[in-house]
Amino acid sequence: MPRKLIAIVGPTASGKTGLAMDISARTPGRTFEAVNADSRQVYRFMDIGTAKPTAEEQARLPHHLIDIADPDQPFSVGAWLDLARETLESIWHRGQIPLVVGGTGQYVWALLEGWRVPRVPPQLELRKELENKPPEQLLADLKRIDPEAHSTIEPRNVRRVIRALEVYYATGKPFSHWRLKDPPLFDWTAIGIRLERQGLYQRIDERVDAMMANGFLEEVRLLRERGCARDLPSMSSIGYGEVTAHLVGEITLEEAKARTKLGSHRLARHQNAWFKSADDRIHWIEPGDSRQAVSLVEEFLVS
RNA sequence: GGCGGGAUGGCAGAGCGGUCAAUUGCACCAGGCUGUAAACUUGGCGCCCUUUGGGCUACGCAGGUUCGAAUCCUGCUCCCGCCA
Repeated sequence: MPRKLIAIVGPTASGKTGLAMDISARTPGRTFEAVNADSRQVYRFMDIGTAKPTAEEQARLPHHLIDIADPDQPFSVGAWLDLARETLESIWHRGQIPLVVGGTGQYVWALLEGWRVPRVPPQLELRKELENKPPEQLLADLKRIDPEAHSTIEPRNVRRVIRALEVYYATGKPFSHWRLKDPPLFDWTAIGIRLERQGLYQRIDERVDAMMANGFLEEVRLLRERGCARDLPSMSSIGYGEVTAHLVGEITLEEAKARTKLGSHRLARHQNAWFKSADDRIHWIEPGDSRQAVSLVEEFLVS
């Protein structure tokens, strides 16, 4: 059996988890395991706000790469890639079919396109030092060291300029050197859920209301009790920052809800951008159209 | 009823005689992205014309002053505070 993988992509609240469940339940003679490709569902204790698959869903369909990091630990594409590749191997080894499910375009494409990522973990000391330098100097340094990266990275995007320098200092090779892809050693197909914008926004809004009604505030309160600071990347996730602002009395609950909805709209548009640029490599289906998805999967598996 | 403050583009909110189609933030639209990615970042955002350019309509309503008004004056409508 060749190594095959099915990716399920789409914006937040489009129903990716539900679709994975349906595919798993309605494709006879095949056994699936899900691999999470969502940059926030990797964190423990962040369940409601990230719309993590429920325990019941996870019992029916095994989900990997969920709850693999603490919210105050650094996490990244590279870490995810390593774990994802490992997990895929073990799934294939068991003779099952992986469903890579998630809305983080960078993760999905890094895997499917085989991005070669520099293994340079964040170096906080160095970053702090560089952040204190004038941006013009950082740009000048980058131009000297790596003219190609200099011309690709937007000058005002200091964060990426610093990362490029960090990678160079750590590896001795320019950042642009890493902009390569190694074709992956597996076959894949991608199924995307597409919704028109108004409908999508409505689903998002309903889901935010449901989260708020189902213990999201308590979830954030507990994270804060665990000592999760507001400026952690995990706590910058949509909803978490807004609810924190409400819990400390900066804004009303209504305001927090409204901002969470708007933030999620923005997220959904941004996610769409990742998948739109690869439009021709994705089989688009309507939300809830599991029949179409199942036949795509069956076709792919026999090909 | 008296006194004061205010009405600006989808919203908030600057501007207070010319350089204002109008700062800025949000929202919205379109992009970038190779170890923070739900991050970070770029452009657009009254209408029309092919333009670094031009035209038109705009700052509650109606008039007025002025070469020229979102900005000054008068009246009207509505809002909001304080005193009755």
